Amino acid sequence: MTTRLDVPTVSQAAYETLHRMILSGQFVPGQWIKEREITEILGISRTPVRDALRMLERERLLVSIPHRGFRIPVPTVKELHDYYELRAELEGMAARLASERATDSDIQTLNNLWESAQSSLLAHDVTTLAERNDEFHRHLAACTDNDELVASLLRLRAGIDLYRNLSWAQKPRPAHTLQQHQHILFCVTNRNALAAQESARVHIMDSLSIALQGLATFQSNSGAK
Amino acid sequence: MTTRLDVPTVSQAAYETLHRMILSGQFVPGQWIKEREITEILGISRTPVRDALRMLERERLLVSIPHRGFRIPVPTVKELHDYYELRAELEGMAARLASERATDSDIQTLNNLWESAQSSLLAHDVTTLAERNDEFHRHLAACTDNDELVASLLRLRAGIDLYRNLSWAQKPRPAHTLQQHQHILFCVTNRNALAAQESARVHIMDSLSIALQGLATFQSNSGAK
DNA sequence: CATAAGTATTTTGTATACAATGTGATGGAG
DNA sequence: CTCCATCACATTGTATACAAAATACTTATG
Repeated sequence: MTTRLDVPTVSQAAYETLHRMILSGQFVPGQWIKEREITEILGISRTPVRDALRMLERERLLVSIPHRGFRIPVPTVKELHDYYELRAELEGMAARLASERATDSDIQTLNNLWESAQSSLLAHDVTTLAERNDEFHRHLAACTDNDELVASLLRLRAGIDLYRNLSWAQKPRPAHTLQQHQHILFCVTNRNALAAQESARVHIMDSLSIALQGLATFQSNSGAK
Repeated sequence: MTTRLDVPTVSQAAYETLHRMILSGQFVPGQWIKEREITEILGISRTPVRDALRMLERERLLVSIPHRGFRIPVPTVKELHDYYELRAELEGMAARLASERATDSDIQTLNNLWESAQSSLLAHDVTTLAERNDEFHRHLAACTDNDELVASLLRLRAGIDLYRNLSWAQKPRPAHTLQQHQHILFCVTNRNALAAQESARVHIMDSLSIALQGLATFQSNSGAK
């Protein structure tokens, strides 16, 4: 299952490796990503590394500053707020459209994902739990059949995952999350589009407060430097 | 007023030049952008050109295919539909939040922009008219004070402008556009958030039909090849 | 004449060398 | 001791050369 998928170019491979490294929290917010270091780690030259970094910049996993290079972004409180406010709107849109467009099979899949998450919670398997919850959101978006929306949400979620796995991140309350997912699913099943939209919005805004707490902790910690 | 602003790097300059060239319709949808050509046009080497192309890919003004290069995207009907559906949601969000957050000064600015657009229409100055209408949308988004939303809308609008100036694009009905802008502004002024959201949504969805007509014309024209 | 294989050419991908810029240390003046 | 100028070093920016892949063309073959 750990099959290494062959990618057509070195740049692409570097992109995927760095993508995993960033999202798994291997770097600290604010850290400068030096091209030389990456070339040594991956054993390739600077050209494909720069290519990969620009691709990562595209997803906001890095920010570039001319003549300074690339770094892991450090969100301000306002940026985090804006980020979540937008994501709340889009997840709400997804829930609304899913209520109108999801097939019975889609709803069955969402049910299965929710129950699998529930089992993982009871088994204290937080890794699988998080994975199932992510899948739940992804599949809800997929039900809308709007690829632009799916892509936008993927990007926003990646930007948030960036920080979720980091040292300062507060862990979400899993039972609370599951309960909210259940409520969204309930609305979608009953084709209650507006209620689904509102549930999804509330759900995201709840996680904002958790993120803000975590950021405050991080800032007071690193401010000690 | 045509002052050339100095940019810190050649890549950045190339990016801005190409950005203008693409948005002003200098390339045909589906056209391959060859690195060599760009180096000769701009008198620079391939490295900063590749850099600039990747930056443009970030805004979906280009798409890259490994070992083939970059090309101007050709939208399908479904892609165009998804694009506009998402933009309608975000412009609606912007109008809603603007109703709640716009200052009196903001509303005054929107009024001025609308009246300037109106004058341009009467003077048959379509260039200024389009510019003012764009500014109207930009400033409406700015009123929300959500930078993520502003950036997302900028990106979506650029993707649409890409096609608007092209040969196949139908011209919008200016009087109709102005009337809809006036209605949005009316709702914002009265702090009627939900009505503003709905007006903005309808406004965008109206322009979808125009775009679809244009795309159909383009496809039947180029299909003759 | 159509088709397919093989070769030539074009184009992108990668590596490396050099230039330009930014950072940090060093040392002197106030 | 603090501040500022200067210089050395580190890092990114750019150009160019070569490698690999894709395309176009030619030619042989049915």
